[in-house]
Amino acid sequence: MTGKEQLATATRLLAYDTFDNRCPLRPIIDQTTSRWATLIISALVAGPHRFAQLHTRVGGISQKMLSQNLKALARAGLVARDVAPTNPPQVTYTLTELGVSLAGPLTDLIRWFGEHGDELLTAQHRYDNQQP
Amino acid sequence: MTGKEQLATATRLLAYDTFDNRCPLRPIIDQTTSRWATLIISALVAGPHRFAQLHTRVGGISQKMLSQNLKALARAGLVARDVAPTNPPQVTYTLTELGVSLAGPLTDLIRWFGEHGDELLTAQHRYDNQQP
DNA sequence: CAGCATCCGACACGATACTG
DNA sequence: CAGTATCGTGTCGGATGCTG
Repeated sequence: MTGKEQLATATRLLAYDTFDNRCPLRPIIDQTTSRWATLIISALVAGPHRFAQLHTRVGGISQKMLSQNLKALARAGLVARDVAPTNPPQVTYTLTELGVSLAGPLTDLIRWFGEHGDELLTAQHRYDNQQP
Repeated sequence: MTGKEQLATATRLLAYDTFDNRCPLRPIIDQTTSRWATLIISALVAGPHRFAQLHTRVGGISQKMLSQNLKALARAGLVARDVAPTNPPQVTYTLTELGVSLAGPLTDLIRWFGEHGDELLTAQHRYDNQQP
């Protein structure tokens, strides 16, 4: 075992410290919890989607952001991109097993926002009126 | 009951549709699940913190971002800002009841990333080597 | 249909300096 | 100690137009 490998093993045993700014997971977390990625993953929980389906389902997203986020999610191994060799080509996006396992905690979080939306909005309103 | 109020009630009964781009919760969700806010909330789960404590705890955050995020979290009613009238003044940040209830799903999500960090990183590595 | 390329404005963010 | 003010850069993200 080389010194490099030993270091890698030791680091892995320490698990990941998200509070450390050198944590390699941070870019992935940022991307995956970003505005659009959360919605895309939530949408895919219902089943496989085509590009256009996602575009209409996720309200307000641009093609650019959709394609960009799908690429990032595929890179992280959360979404599978399947191309059917038809004409015109049909591309289907599906959650991988890893993606499905992420969808659990993620939809729980989104559900929380739905359940406490009123409290959040009234709190904001109160705050804004309190400080003119 | 006016027509406006009826509409408001109906809308509320439908709950919030996060997929609708007019969903008023979106800005709050974006802010709260943002890079720094997630870490700040996670840090505050351990108990009240002073400004400087948070600054050292959340690695890599600048004073500006910390103050900005704390203000947004206070606005959403997730964090309480308490000032002790001493000299120099001591400011303490604490999760509100609402904040604590959010911390549950949120830390679950972060924990998921910690547990599946290896899979995410190897998936990225594979993806990058596959497409030169 | 499923995108990529390009331009461009708007913030997000960090670094630095300053205040009560 | 706990911020605010200012500046500069980088990236986010939308609009538009084009491809196979």
